[in-house]
Amino acid sequence: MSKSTSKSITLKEVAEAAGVSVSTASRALSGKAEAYRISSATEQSVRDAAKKLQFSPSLLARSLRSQQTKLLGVVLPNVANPFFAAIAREITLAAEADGYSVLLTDSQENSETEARLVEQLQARQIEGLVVCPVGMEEAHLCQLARQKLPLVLIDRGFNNRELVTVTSDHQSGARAAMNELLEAGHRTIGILQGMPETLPNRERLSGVKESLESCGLDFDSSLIAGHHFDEASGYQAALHLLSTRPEITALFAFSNQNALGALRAASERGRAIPDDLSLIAFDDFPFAAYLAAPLTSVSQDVNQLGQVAARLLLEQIRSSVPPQQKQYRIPVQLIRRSSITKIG
Amino acid sequence: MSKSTSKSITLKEVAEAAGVSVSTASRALSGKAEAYRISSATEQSVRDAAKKLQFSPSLLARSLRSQQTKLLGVVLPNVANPFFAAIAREITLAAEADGYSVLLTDSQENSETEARLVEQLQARQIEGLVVCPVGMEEAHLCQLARQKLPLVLIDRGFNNRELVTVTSDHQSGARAAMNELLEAGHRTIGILQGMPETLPNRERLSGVKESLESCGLDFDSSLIAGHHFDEASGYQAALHLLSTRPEITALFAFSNQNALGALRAASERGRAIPDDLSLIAFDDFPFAAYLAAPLTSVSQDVNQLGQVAARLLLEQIRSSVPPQQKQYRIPVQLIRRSSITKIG
DNA sequence: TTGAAAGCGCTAACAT
DNA sequence: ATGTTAGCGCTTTCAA
Repeated sequence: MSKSTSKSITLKEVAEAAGVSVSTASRALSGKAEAYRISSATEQSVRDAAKKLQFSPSLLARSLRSQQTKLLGVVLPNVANPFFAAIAREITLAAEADGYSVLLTDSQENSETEARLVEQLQARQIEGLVVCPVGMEEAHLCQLARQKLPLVLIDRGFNNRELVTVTSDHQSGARAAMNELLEAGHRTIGILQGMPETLPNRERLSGVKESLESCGLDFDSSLIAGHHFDEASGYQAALHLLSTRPEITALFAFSNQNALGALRAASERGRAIPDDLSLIAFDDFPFAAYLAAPLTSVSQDVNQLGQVAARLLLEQIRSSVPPQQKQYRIPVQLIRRSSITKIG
Repeated sequence: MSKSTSKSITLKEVAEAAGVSVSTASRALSGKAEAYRISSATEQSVRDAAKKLQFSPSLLARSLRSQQTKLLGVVLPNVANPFFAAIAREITLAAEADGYSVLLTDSQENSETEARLVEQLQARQIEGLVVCPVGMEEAHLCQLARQKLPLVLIDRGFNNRELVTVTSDHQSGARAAMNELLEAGHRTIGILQGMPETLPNRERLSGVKESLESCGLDFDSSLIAGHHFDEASGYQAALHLLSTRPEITALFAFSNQNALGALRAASERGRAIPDDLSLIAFDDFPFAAYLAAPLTSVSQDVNQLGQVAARLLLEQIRSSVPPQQKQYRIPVQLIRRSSITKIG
């Protein structure tokens, strides 16, 4: 009944077992035998000892000594959201392939939490950070960049063109969506927006405006409702719009969760989609084609988003210089299904 | 144009600024002033210096010294899968609330990758680990547990009753699903299974068998197809079943992705759901109610799954002793919608 | 009430 | 070709 609290093996023990000094052991194991002209006999005996003892070097100690943690930080507003989950995965995979590990955190869509998490990640000496910022406050992030911490903003961002940002082409996406509605004859279109202060939301709104203007229509702000990208906001906004402006013939939801809320509201109001109400949404999702009204949507290439962010971060770390180009726009794609009816 | 490579402030610098020794500084800042009877004047001057210099202690150094990393490891088969993403989130949130950070990794549904990731996490001296194991090989995980590393298995697991495992009550869930179909008069039911060797799959199969037997029906293995929990497997399995056993009147998909595949297959084969084919699935999802055939499903409480796992892990770390109870079953819930037709 | 010093496990400059 | 030593930044024993 030995309660072996198996402390882990240290380099020193390996060195002793092999009858050499720790430095020799270190060199033999980190592939520097060649460079230090260590005899292959010695090298082998160190390797054997290490294997026999199941030695696994303490990355903690190594990091402290080398000041390289091989750690990346990721701060996302909601890890459970499939959109962000996909981003987390791409970053994780790319990191792993490069010998990095990722500390994943969830800011819960809250600025103070985000700030605290970033500090904590810094205290762990991460070598790079990707964040999808919650608020409109960019100061703390700019400071990170000025401290030479490789930083990449994803999805959301700021007008500050100095921070490396990768996000979708929201404006053309929104334009395409509106054009689709306009071409089908819709003239009173309700907008279910997400968080108003975020870059994606602002740019989608610009796209909406552009599209309207190119049709000679004007932008009626009483046709916009919503405050968040979640289901509840979509539901409330749709309910509000449908009762204040019953003449609405189509809804443009700024996220698939907003669309989900719209579906609930429409069903409660007895407005069948697409017959009594057309719907289009930003963000495609797996079941979109199998809905009662197969949903026409603007699909973001979320994998691409994550991959590009990861690549930019890793390159920045490797070269210790921020990329020339700061703004990266990932194209979106309009997926036509049948949630839009022709009218007029 | 000063290119300040702002090295971060160390405790030593704070001590110097405050005119005290590092030990005093350390004590003052880690709330041990009281215990060490440090004068409040000294304490304050240390705090002031720390604040002025924006001191942030190196968690790396602290961890090395104290042998406590405040790091948790999480290994999931696919972080982008909403089911696992939700788990990741719950663990992250609970960890954060307890001062822990989480290293998130993705095994890509591959055993060797999983093993490598676990080793790497160990090298980083994580204090606890939650893994959703890929294969049927439990040896390496048992060893971790024997090395006294707090470990919690989530979703999947083994028959080994010694490893702390939290998973859904797959068997009753599957029984409920089958009963629903049987009560509606279905007698030839195709099973779209997931990865055959996983615990959830095996237990769901048991539930299916039980339900069949209690009806006096026997379990026909030619009515089972599929090899993975993803869309492709569901699609192929459904296609296969629908052509080899065209008399099938209902399909039970073992995951919502499998159900998605079934939807595609059914649509290609011209079998309308629910009129020409009934469908039920394990795992609910947000849009299930708005499908062309609102999907009846067995809903897993994934948040609960994650929360329980996190709690068990954290408690294990705190008390340095594994919980009495090893097996945790989270209840599932049958959600009736209208993808099942009465027949016969 | 405070300081000096050891040491966590590793790497690398400086000896031989 | 290998060993000695210093030190990464912190906590904590031991001394005063």
